[in-house]
Amino acid sequence: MAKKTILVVDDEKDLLDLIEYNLKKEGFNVLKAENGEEGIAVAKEGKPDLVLLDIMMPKMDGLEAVEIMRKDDDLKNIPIIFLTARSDEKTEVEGLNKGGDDYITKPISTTKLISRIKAVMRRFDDTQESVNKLDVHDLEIDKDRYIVKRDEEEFQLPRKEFELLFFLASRRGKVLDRQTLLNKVWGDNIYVVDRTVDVHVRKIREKLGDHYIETVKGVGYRFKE
Amino acid sequence: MAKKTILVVDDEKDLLDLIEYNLKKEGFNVLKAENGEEGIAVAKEGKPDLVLLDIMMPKMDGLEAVEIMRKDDDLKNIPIIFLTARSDEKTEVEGLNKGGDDYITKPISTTKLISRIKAVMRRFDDTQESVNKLDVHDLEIDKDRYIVKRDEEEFQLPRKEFELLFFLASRRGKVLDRQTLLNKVWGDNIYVVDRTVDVHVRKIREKLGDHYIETVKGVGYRFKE
DNA sequence: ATTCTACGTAACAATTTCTTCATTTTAAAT
DNA sequence: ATTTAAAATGAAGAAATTGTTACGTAGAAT
Repeated sequence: MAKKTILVVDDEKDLLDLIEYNLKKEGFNVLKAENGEEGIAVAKEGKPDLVLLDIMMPKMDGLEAVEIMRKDDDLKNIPIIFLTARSDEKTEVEGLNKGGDDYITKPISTTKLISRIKAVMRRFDDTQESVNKLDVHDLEIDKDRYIVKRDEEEFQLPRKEFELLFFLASRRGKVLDRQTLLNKVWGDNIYVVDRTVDVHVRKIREKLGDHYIETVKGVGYRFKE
Repeated sequence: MAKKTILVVDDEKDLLDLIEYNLKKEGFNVLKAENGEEGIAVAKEGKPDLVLLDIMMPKMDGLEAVEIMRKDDDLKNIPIIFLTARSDEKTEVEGLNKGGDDYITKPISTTKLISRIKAVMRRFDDTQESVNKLDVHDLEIDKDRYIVKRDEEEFQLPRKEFELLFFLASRRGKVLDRQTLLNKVWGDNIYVVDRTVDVHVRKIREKLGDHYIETVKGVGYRFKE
Protein backbone atom coordinates (compact mmCIF):
# COMPACT_ATOMS: atom_id res chain seq x y z
CA MET A 1 0.00 0.00 0.00
CA ALA A 2 1.23 3.48 -0.76
CA LYS A 3 2.41 5.56 2.12
CA LYS A 4 -0.38 7.39 3.83
CA THR A 5 -0.20 11.03 4.65
CA ILE A 6 -1.41 12.38 7.93
CA LEU A 7 -1.96 16.02 8.71
CA VAL A 8 -1.51 16.96 12.34
CA VAL A 9 -2.99 20.24 13.49
CA ASP A 10 -2.11 21.43 16.97
CA ASP A 11 -0.87 24.63 18.49
CA GLU A 12 1.52 22.98 20.88
CA LYS A 13 4.71 22.73 18.94
CA ASP A 14 6.30 20.19 21.19
CA LEU A 15 3.38 17.84 20.86
CA LEU A 16 3.35 18.39 17.13
CA ASP A 17 6.95 17.35 16.86
CA LEU A 18 6.46 14.38 19.11
CA ILE A 19 3.54 13.10 17.10
CA GLU A 20 5.38 13.73 13.86
CA TYR A 21 8.34 11.74 15.07
CA ASN A 22 6.19 8.80 16.06
CA LEU A 23 4.08 8.78 12.96
CA LYS A 24 7.11 8.93 10.72
CA LYS A 25 8.59 6.04 12.59
CA GLU A 26 5.42 4.16 11.73
CA GLY A 27 5.87 4.92 8.07
CA PHE A 28 3.45 7.75 7.54
CA ASN A 29 4.10 10.98 5.74
CA VAL A 30 3.38 13.84 8.05
CA LEU A 31 2.14 17.35 7.42
CA LYS A 32 1.88 19.90 10.18
CA ALA A 33 -0.11 23.00 10.93
CA GLU A 34 -0.54 25.12 14.03
CA ASN A 35 -4.08 26.34 13.72
CA GLY A 36 -7.27 25.65 11.86
CA GLU A 37 -6.69 28.17 9.16
CA GLU A 38 -3.26 26.90 8.34
CA GLY A 39 -4.57 23.36 8.65
CA ILE A 40 -7.11 23.88 5.93
CA ALA A 41 -4.58 25.47 3.65
CA VAL A 42 -2.15 22.62 4.14
CA ALA A 43 -4.92 20.07 3.67
CA LYS A 44 -5.94 21.57 0.36
CA GLU A 45 -2.35 21.55 -0.71
CA GLY A 46 -1.28 18.16 0.55
CA LYS A 47 -4.40 15.96 0.30
CA PRO A 48 -3.80 14.01 3.49
CA ASP A 49 -5.45 10.63 4.06
CA LEU A 50 -6.34 11.54 7.59
CA VAL A 51 -6.32 14.59 9.81
CA LEU A 52 -5.47 14.71 13.48
CA LEU A 53 -7.14 17.84 14.68
CA ASP A 54 -6.80 19.62 17.98
CA ILE A 55 -9.98 21.29 19.09
CA MET A 56 -8.65 24.17 21.12
CA MET A 57 -6.45 26.35 19.01
CA PRO A 58 -5.94 30.05 18.42
CA LYS A 59 -7.06 31.73 15.23
CA MET A 60 -9.46 29.02 14.14
CA ASP A 61 -10.40 26.15 16.37
CA GLY A 62 -10.89 22.57 15.34
CA LEU A 63 -14.65 22.67 15.15
CA GLU A 64 -14.72 25.58 12.81
CA ALA A 65 -12.07 23.92 10.73
CA VAL A 66 -14.17 20.78 10.40
CA GLU A 67 -17.18 22.75 9.35
CA ILE A 68 -15.23 24.33 6.59
CA MET A 69 -13.63 21.07 5.57
CA ARG A 70 -16.94 19.32 5.32
CA LYS A 71 -18.18 21.92 2.93
CA ASP A 72 -15.17 21.63 0.69
CA ASP A 73 -15.48 19.00 -1.99
CA ASP A 74 -11.80 18.20 -1.86
CA LEU A 75 -11.71 17.80 1.88
CA LYS A 76 -15.12 16.57 2.89
CA ASN A 77 -14.23 12.91 2.68
CA ILE A 78 -11.05 12.96 4.66
CA PRO A 79 -11.41 11.18 7.98
CA ILE A 80 -10.74 13.29 11.03
CA ILE A 81 -9.65 12.33 14.50
CA PHE A 82 -10.08 14.98 17.13
CA LEU A 83 -7.47 15.56 19.73
CA THR A 84 -8.98 17.13 22.75
CA ALA A 85 -7.89 18.03 26.19
CA ARG A 86 -11.24 19.43 26.86
CA SER A 87 -13.55 17.02 28.54
CA ASP A 88 -16.60 19.02 27.90
CA GLU A 89 -19.16 16.65 26.52
CA LYS A 90 -20.87 19.23 24.41
CA THR A 91 -17.68 19.67 22.49
CA GLU A 92 -17.52 15.99 21.94
CA VAL A 93 -20.98 15.69 20.54
CA GLU A 94 -20.62 18.75 18.47
CA GLY A 95 -17.40 17.53 17.00
CA LEU A 96 -18.65 14.12 16.12
CA ASN A 97 -21.87 15.42 14.70
CA LYS A 98 -20.06 17.79 12.49
CA GLY A 99 -18.33 14.95 10.80
CA GLY A 100 -15.49 13.98 13.04
CA ASP A 101 -14.84 10.31 12.96
CA ASP A 102 -13.24 9.61 16.26
CA TYR A 103 -11.81 11.59 19.07
CA ILE A 104 -8.96 11.08 21.42
CA THR A 105 -8.27 12.79 24.69
CA LYS A 106 -4.80 14.07 25.27
CA PRO A 107 -2.42 12.90 26.38
CA ILE A 108 -2.47 9.52 24.79
CA SER A 109 0.18 6.89 24.41
CA THR A 110 1.80 6.58 21.03
CA THR A 111 0.69 3.02 20.71
CA LYS A 112 -2.90 3.93 21.26
CA LEU A 113 -2.72 6.85 18.93
CA ILE A 114 -1.30 4.73 16.15
CA SER A 115 -3.83 2.02 16.72
CA ARG A 116 -6.68 4.50 16.60
CA ILE A 117 -5.35 5.98 13.42
CA LYS A 118 -5.09 2.61 11.82
CA ALA A 119 -8.55 1.66 12.99
CA VAL A 120 -10.09 4.73 11.46
CA MET A 121 -8.21 4.24 8.23
CA ARG A 122 -9.26 0.67 8.04
CA ARG A 123 -12.83 1.66 8.56
CA PHE A 124 -12.59 4.09 5.72
CA ASP A 125 -10.82 1.75 3.42
CA ASP A 126 -13.30 -1.03 3.57
CA THR A 127 -16.57 0.69 3.97
CA GLN A 128 -16.47 3.36 1.35
CA GLU A 129 -17.60 5.62 4.10
CA SER A 130 -16.01 8.45 2.27
CA VAL A 131 -18.33 8.09 -0.67
CA ASN A 132 -21.39 10.23 -0.98
CA LYS A 133 -23.15 8.21 -3.57
CA LEU A 134 -23.86 4.55 -3.25
CA ASP A 135 -25.05 2.23 -5.97
CA VAL A 136 -26.47 -0.83 -4.38
CA HIS A 137 -28.75 -3.30 -6.10
CA ASP A 138 -31.13 -1.19 -8.07
CA LEU A 139 -30.82 1.78 -5.76
CA GLU A 140 -28.82 4.91 -6.08
CA ILE A 141 -28.43 6.56 -2.71
CA ASP A 142 -27.22 10.10 -3.07
CA LYS A 143 -26.13 11.81 0.09
CA ASP A 144 -25.46 15.10 -1.56
CA ARG A 145 -29.08 15.41 -2.50
CA TYR A 146 -30.58 13.21 0.18
CA ILE A 147 -32.43 11.34 -2.49
CA VAL A 148 -32.85 7.68 -3.30
CA LYS A 149 -33.38 6.72 -6.90
CA ARG A 150 -34.65 3.49 -8.41
CA ASP A 151 -34.99 3.32 -12.17
CA GLU A 152 -36.48 6.66 -12.93
CA GLU A 153 -38.30 6.95 -9.64
CA GLU A 154 -37.04 9.25 -6.93
CA PHE A 155 -37.74 8.84 -3.27
CA GLN A 156 -37.38 11.73 -0.91
CA LEU A 157 -36.81 10.15 2.48
CA PRO A 158 -36.90 12.14 5.71
CA ARG A 159 -33.52 12.84 7.17
CA LYS A 160 -33.25 10.09 9.74
CA GLU A 161 -34.61 7.47 7.43
CA PHE A 162 -32.21 8.49 4.75
CA GLU A 163 -29.21 8.54 7.03
CA LEU A 164 -30.11 5.18 8.49
CA LEU A 165 -30.47 3.70 5.04
CA PHE A 166 -27.23 5.27 3.92
CA PHE A 167 -25.33 3.99 6.89
CA LEU A 168 -26.65 0.48 6.50
CA ALA A 169 -26.01 0.50 2.78
CA SER A 170 -22.49 1.76 3.23
CA ARG A 171 -21.76 -1.29 5.31
CA ARG A 172 -23.59 -3.70 3.13
CA GLY A 173 -23.71 -7.19 4.51
CA LYS A 174 -22.61 -6.29 7.99
CA VAL A 175 -25.04 -6.75 10.80
CA LEU A 176 -25.33 -3.62 12.89
CA ASP A 177 -26.97 -3.67 16.26
CA ARG A 178 -29.39 -1.00 17.33
CA GLN A 179 -26.98 0.72 19.64
CA THR A 180 -24.37 1.09 16.96
CA LEU A 181 -26.95 2.47 14.60
CA LEU A 182 -28.11 4.94 17.20
CA ASN A 183 -24.58 6.05 17.93
CA LYS A 184 -23.60 6.38 14.33
CA VAL A 185 -26.77 7.80 12.87
CA TRP A 186 -28.28 9.65 15.78
CA GLY A 187 -25.07 10.58 17.56
CA ASP A 188 -22.96 9.31 20.38
CA ASN A 189 -24.59 11.14 23.19
CA ILE A 190 -28.17 11.21 22.07
CA TYR A 191 -30.48 9.14 24.13
CA VAL A 192 -33.43 7.58 22.44
CA VAL A 193 -34.86 4.14 23.00
CA ASP A 194 -33.37 1.64 20.67
CA ARG A 195 -36.72 0.53 19.33
CA THR A 196 -36.83 3.81 17.51
CA VAL A 197 -34.57 2.18 14.99
CA ASP A 198 -37.21 -0.43 14.29
CA VAL A 199 -39.76 2.15 13.42
CA HIS A 200 -37.47 3.89 11.02
CA VAL A 201 -36.55 0.62 9.40
CA ARG A 202 -40.18 -0.08 8.94
CA LYS A 203 -40.77 3.26 7.30
CA ILE A 204 -37.92 2.69 4.90
CA ARG A 205 -39.33 -0.69 4.04
CA GLU A 206 -42.73 0.84 3.54
CA LYS A 207 -41.34 3.18 0.93
CA LEU A 208 -38.73 1.09 -0.81
CA GLY A 209 -39.98 -2.41 -0.19
CA ASP A 210 -38.70 -4.82 2.37
CA HIS A 211 -36.07 -6.60 0.35
CA TYR A 212 -33.21 -4.29 1.17
CA ILE A 213 -32.91 -4.35 4.91
CA GLU A 214 -32.76 -7.72 6.57
CA THR A 215 -33.49 -8.43 10.20
CA VAL A 216 -31.12 -10.62 12.14
CA LYS A 217 -33.11 -11.48 15.16
CA GLY A 218 -31.36 -10.93 18.44
CA VAL A 219 -28.57 -9.01 16.76
CA GLY A 220 -29.65 -6.16 14.54
CA TYR A 221 -30.19 -5.17 10.94
CA ARG A 222 -28.23 -5.76 7.79
CA PHE A 223 -28.37 -4.32 4.31
CA LYS A 224 -28.65 -7.19 1.88
CA GLU A 225 -25.49 -7.99 0.00
CA MET B 1 -21.07 -13.05 23.65
CA ALA B 2 -19.54 -13.31 27.04
CA LYS B 3 -20.80 -11.02 29.71
CA LYS B 4 -18.82 -7.90 30.39
CA THR B 5 -17.66 -7.05 33.89
CA ILE B 6 -17.81 -3.55 35.26
CA LEU B 7 -16.10 -2.34 38.39
CA VAL B 8 -17.86 0.48 40.18
CA VAL B 9 -15.86 2.49 42.68
CA ASP B 10 -17.72 4.98 44.84
CA ASP B 11 -17.84 5.77 48.51
CA GLU B 12 -21.58 6.31 48.62
CA LYS B 13 -22.95 2.88 49.35
CA ASP B 14 -26.47 3.67 48.28
CA LEU B 15 -25.34 4.86 44.92
CA LEU B 16 -23.11 1.84 44.57
CA ASP B 17 -26.03 -0.47 45.14
CA LEU B 18 -28.26 1.45 42.79
CA ILE B 19 -25.74 1.33 40.00
CA GLU B 20 -25.08 -2.32 40.65
CA TYR B 21 -28.76 -3.10 40.41
CA ASN B 22 -29.12 -1.29 37.13
CA LEU B 23 -26.02 -2.70 35.54
CA LYS B 24 -26.97 -6.22 36.49
CA LYS B 25 -30.36 -5.69 34.99
CA GLU B 26 -28.55 -4.79 31.80
CA GLY B 27 -26.64 -8.02 31.89
CA PHE B 28 -23.30 -6.90 33.20
CA ASN B 29 -21.30 -8.54 35.92
CA VAL B 30 -20.61 -6.04 38.64
CA LEU B 31 -17.73 -5.61 41.04
CA LYS B 32 -17.76 -2.99 43.75
CA ALA B 33 -15.25 -1.02 45.77
CA GLU B 34 -15.55 1.94 48.10
CA ASN B 35 -12.29 3.75 47.57
CA GLY B 36 -9.41 3.94 45.17
CA GLU B 37 -7.20 1.56 47.06
CA GLU B 38 -9.83 -1.12 47.25
CA GLY B 39 -10.74 -0.41 43.66
CA ILE B 40 -7.29 -1.20 42.43
CA ALA B 41 -7.15 -4.37 44.43
CA VAL B 42 -10.49 -5.54 43.10
CA ALA B 43 -9.50 -4.59 39.56
CA LYS B 44 -6.34 -6.66 39.74
CA GLU B 45 -8.37 -9.53 41.03
CA GLY B 46 -11.40 -9.35 38.79
CA LYS B 47 -10.09 -8.02 35.48
CA PRO B 48 -13.07 -5.81 34.69
CA ASP B 49 -13.80 -4.67 31.15
CA LEU B 50 -14.53 -1.17 32.32
CA VAL B 51 -14.26 0.89 35.48
CA LEU B 52 -16.72 3.47 36.73
CA LEU B 53 -14.70 5.63 39.04
CA ASP B 54 -15.83 8.30 41.44
CA ILE B 55 -13.37 11.14 41.71
CA MET B 56 -13.96 12.32 45.24
CA MET B 57 -13.37 9.52 47.68
CA PRO B 58 -11.65 9.03 51.01
CA LYS B 59 -8.40 7.11 51.31
CA MET B 60 -7.44 7.31 47.68
CA ASP B 61 -9.30 9.45 45.26
CA GLY B 62 -10.14 8.62 41.68
CA LEU B 63 -7.37 10.59 40.11
CA GLU B 64 -4.68 8.90 42.11
CA ALA B 65 -6.26 5.58 41.34
CA VAL B 66 -6.11 6.24 37.63
CA GLU B 67 -2.51 7.22 37.79
CA ILE B 68 -1.68 3.95 39.42
CA MET B 69 -3.83 1.95 37.07
CA ARG B 70 -2.24 3.48 34.02
CA LYS B 71 1.15 2.36 35.24
CA ASP B 72 0.06 -1.19 35.84
CA ASP B 73 0.42 -3.45 32.85
CA ASP B 74 -2.62 -5.47 33.77
CA LEU B 75 -4.82 -2.46 34.24
CA LYS B 76 -3.51 0.19 31.90
CA ASN B 77 -5.77 -0.72 29.03
CA ILE B 78 -9.02 -0.88 30.89
CA PRO B 79 -11.32 1.98 29.91
CA ILE B 80 -12.33 4.29 32.72
CA ILE B 81 -15.36 6.48 33.07
CA PHE B 82 -15.24 9.09 35.78
CA LEU B 83 -18.20 9.80 37.95
CA THR B 84 -18.13 13.31 39.21
CA ALA B 85 -20.44 15.60 41.03
CA ARG B 86 -21.53 18.42 38.85
CA SER B 87 -19.68 21.72 39.00
CA ASP B 88 -16.04 20.99 39.48
CA GLU B 89 -14.87 21.46 35.95
CA LYS B 90 -11.20 21.62 36.76
CA THR B 91 -11.36 18.19 38.20
CA GLU B 92 -12.90 16.93 35.04
CA VAL B 93 -10.18 18.21 32.84
CA GLU B 94 -7.54 16.87 35.09
CA GLY B 95 -9.18 13.48 35.16
CA LEU B 96 -9.38 13.12 31.47
CA ASN B 97 -5.86 14.20 31.01
CA LYS B 98 -4.67 11.55 33.33
CA GLY B 99 -6.20 8.88 31.20
CA GLY B 100 -9.89 8.72 31.75
CA ASP B 101 -11.90 7.89 28.71
CA ASP B 102 -15.11 9.65 29.50
CA TYR B 103 -16.73 11.30 32.42
CA ILE B 104 -20.25 11.57 33.67
CA THR B 105 -21.70 14.08 36.06
CA LYS B 106 -23.84 12.81 38.87
CA PRO B 107 -26.71 12.49 39.09
CA ILE B 108 -27.37 10.79 35.82
CA SER B 109 -30.24 8.71 34.55
CA THR B 110 -29.72 5.00 34.25
CA THR B 111 -30.38 5.06 30.55
CA LYS B 112 -27.69 7.60 30.00
CA LEU B 113 -25.24 5.81 32.17
CA ILE B 114 -25.74 2.53 30.38
CA SER B 115 -25.52 4.13 27.02
CA ARG B 116 -22.28 5.89 27.88
CA ILE B 117 -20.83 2.67 29.15
CA LYS B 118 -21.72 0.89 25.98
CA ALA B 119 -20.39 3.68 23.83
CA VAL B 120 -17.04 3.60 25.55
CA MET B 121 -16.87 -0.16 25.33
CA ARG B 122 -17.67 -0.07 21.69
CA ARG B 123 -14.99 2.49 21.09
CA PHE B 124 -12.51 0.19 22.73
CA ASP B 125 -13.69 -2.85 20.88
CA ASP B 126 -13.30 -0.99 17.63
CA THR B 127 -9.69 -0.24 18.23
CA GLN B 128 -8.79 -3.78 18.98
CA GLU B 129 -8.10 -6.28 16.30
CA SER B 130 -10.28 -9.29 16.63
CA VAL B 131 -11.03 -12.17 14.41
CA ASN B 132 -14.50 -12.00 13.01
CA LYS B 133 -14.19 -14.46 10.26
CA LEU B 134 -13.23 -18.08 10.52
CA ASP B 135 -12.41 -20.39 7.67
CA VAL B 136 -12.70 -23.94 8.84
CA HIS B 137 -13.05 -26.95 6.59
CA ASP B 138 -15.47 -25.92 3.93
CA LEU B 139 -17.19 -23.40 6.15
CA GLU B 140 -16.81 -19.68 6.36
CA ILE B 141 -18.18 -18.37 9.61
CA ASP B 142 -18.56 -14.63 9.47
CA LYS B 143 -19.42 -12.86 12.65
CA ASP B 144 -19.78 -9.47 11.02
CA ARG B 145 -22.54 -10.82 8.90
CA TYR B 146 -23.80 -13.47 11.23
CA ILE B 147 -23.77 -15.85 8.35
CA VAL B 148 -22.28 -19.25 7.70
CA LYS B 149 -21.29 -19.99 4.15
CA ARG B 150 -20.49 -23.27 2.43
CA ASP B 151 -19.66 -23.12 -1.24
CA GLU B 152 -22.27 -20.75 -2.50
CA GLU B 153 -24.83 -21.68 0.09
CA GLU B 154 -25.55 -19.36 2.97
CA PHE B 155 -26.97 -20.41 6.30
CA GLN B 156 -28.60 -17.94 8.58
CA LEU B 157 -28.43 -19.50 12.02
CA PRO B 158 -30.29 -18.08 15.00
CA ARG B 159 -28.13 -16.12 17.36
CA LYS B 160 -27.33 -18.70 19.99
CA GLU B 161 -26.64 -21.39 17.47
CA PHE B 162 -24.37 -19.09 15.55
CA GLU B 163 -22.48 -17.96 18.59
CA LEU B 164 -22.08 -21.48 19.84
CA LEU B 165 -20.77 -22.60 16.49
CA PHE B 166 -18.45 -19.64 16.31
CA PHE B 167 -17.07 -20.28 19.74
CA LEU B 168 -16.48 -23.96 19.09
CA ALA B 169 -14.94 -23.27 15.72
CA SER B 170 -12.64 -20.62 17.12
CA ARG B 171 -11.20 -23.25 19.43
CA ARG B 172 -11.20 -26.04 16.99
CA GLY B 173 -9.84 -29.29 18.26
CA LYS B 174 -10.35 -28.42 21.86
CA VAL B 175 -12.99 -30.21 23.84
CA LEU B 176 -15.23 -27.81 25.70
CA ASP B 177 -17.50 -28.91 28.47
CA ARG B 178 -21.06 -27.73 28.72
CA GLN B 179 -20.43 -25.39 31.58
CA THR B 180 -17.67 -23.62 29.75
CA LEU B 181 -19.84 -23.26 26.71
CA LEU B 182 -22.65 -21.86 28.79
CA ASN B 183 -20.34 -19.38 30.46
CA LYS B 184 -18.74 -18.21 27.28
CA VAL B 185 -21.68 -18.20 24.95
CA TRP B 186 -24.61 -17.61 27.22
CA GLY B 187 -22.97 -15.49 29.86
CA ASP B 188 -21.46 -15.92 33.27
CA ASN B 189 -24.40 -16.03 35.54
CA ILE B 190 -27.26 -17.09 33.41
CA TYR B 191 -29.31 -19.90 34.70
CA VAL B 192 -29.99 -22.52 32.11
CA VAL B 193 -29.78 -26.25 32.27
CA ASP B 194 -26.63 -27.51 30.66
CA ARG B 195 -28.54 -29.88 28.42
CA THR B 196 -29.62 -26.82 26.54
CA VAL B 197 -26.27 -26.94 24.86
CA ASP B 198 -27.13 -30.36 23.46
CA VAL B 199 -30.23 -29.03 21.84
CA HIS B 200 -28.38 -26.24 20.16
CA VAL B 201 -25.68 -28.57 18.95
CA ARG B 202 -28.36 -30.74 17.49
CA LYS B 203 -29.90 -27.82 15.66
CA ILE B 204 -26.59 -26.82 14.20
CA ARG B 205 -26.05 -30.37 13.03
CA GLU B 206 -29.51 -30.45 11.54
CA LYS B 207 -28.66 -27.45 9.41
CA LEU B 208 -25.02 -27.97 8.55
CA GLY B 209 -24.67 -31.71 8.87
CA ASP B 210 -23.18 -33.58 11.78
CA HIS B 211 -19.59 -33.78 10.65
CA TYR B 212 -18.42 -30.54 12.23
CA ILE B 213 -19.17 -30.89 15.89
CA GLU B 214 -18.01 -34.04 17.60
CA THR B 215 -19.35 -35.39 20.84
CA VAL B 216 -16.90 -36.47 23.48
CA LYS B 217 -18.96 -38.55 25.77
CA GLY B 218 -18.71 -37.61 29.39
CA VAL B 219 -16.81 -34.42 28.61
CA GLY B 220 -18.35 -32.13 26.06
CA TYR B 221 -18.12 -31.09 22.45
CA ARG B 222 -15.33 -30.41 20.05
CA PHE B 223 -15.14 -28.79 16.66
CA LYS B 224 -13.40 -31.21 14.34
CA GLU B 225 -9.82 -30.31 13.43
C1' DA C 1 -53.24 30.35 13.60
C1' DT C 2 -53.54 26.04 11.33
C1' DT C 3 -51.88 22.20 8.99
C1' DC C 4 -48.24 19.05 7.95
C1' DT C 5 -44.30 16.39 8.55
C1' DA C 6 -40.78 14.19 11.11
C1' DC C 7 -39.62 11.96 15.09
C1' DG C 8 -39.81 9.40 19.23
C1' DT C 9 -42.49 6.47 22.27
C1' DA C 10 -45.61 3.05 23.85
C1' DA C 11 -48.60 -0.84 23.44
C1' DC C 12 -49.65 -5.16 21.86
C1' DA C 13 -49.82 -8.62 18.21
C1' DA C 14 -47.04 -11.80 15.53
C1' DT C 15 -43.23 -14.42 15.10
C1' DT C 16 -39.04 -16.61 16.15
C1' DT C 17 -36.00 -18.44 19.27
C1' DC C 18 -34.84 -20.66 23.54
C1' DT C 19 -35.42 -23.88 27.12
C1' DT C 20 -37.14 -27.74 29.31
C1' DC C 21 -38.58 -32.31 29.78
C1' DA C 22 -39.84 -36.98 28.55
C1' DT C 23 -38.36 -40.59 25.73
C1' DT C 24 -35.34 -43.15 22.76
C1' DT C 25 -30.86 -44.21 21.20
C1' DT C 26 -25.97 -44.66 21.63
C1' DA C 27 -21.59 -45.76 23.53
C1' DA C 28 -18.59 -47.28 27.15
C1' DA C 29 -17.63 -50.51 30.82
C1' DT C 30 -18.05 -54.71 32.95
C1' DA D 1 -24.12 -59.52 26.21
C1' DT D 2 -25.79 -56.70 29.76
C1' DT D 3 -25.83 -52.74 32.30
C1' DT D 4 -25.61 -47.99 32.83
C1' DA D 5 -24.72 -43.30 32.16
C1' DA D 6 -24.71 -39.98 28.70
C1' DA D 7 -26.38 -37.99 24.54
C1' DA D 8 -29.81 -37.51 20.78
C1' DT D 9 -34.35 -36.62 19.68
C1' DG D 10 -39.06 -34.81 19.53
C1' DA D 11 -42.37 -31.89 20.99
C1' DA D 12 -44.46 -28.21 23.77
C1' DG D 13 -44.57 -24.17 26.35
C1' DA D 14 -42.05 -20.01 27.76
C1' DA D 15 -39.44 -16.17 26.69
C1' DA D 16 -37.56 -12.87 23.83
C1' DT D 17 -37.54 -10.14 19.79
C1' DT D 18 -39.55 -7.74 16.19
C1' DG D 19 -43.47 -5.81 13.35
C1' DT D 20 -47.07 -2.82 13.32
C1' DT D 21 -50.15 0.65 14.60
C1' DA D 22 -51.37 4.65 17.01
C1' DC D 23 -50.45 8.75 19.40
C1' DG D 24 -48.07 13.05 21.33
C1' DT D 25 -45.02 16.71 20.44
C1' DA D 26 -42.20 20.04 18.11
C1' DG D 27 -41.05 22.57 14.44
C1' DA D 28 -41.66 23.91 9.55
C1' DA D 29 -44.62 25.34 6.07
C1' DT D 30 -48.74 27.43 4.61
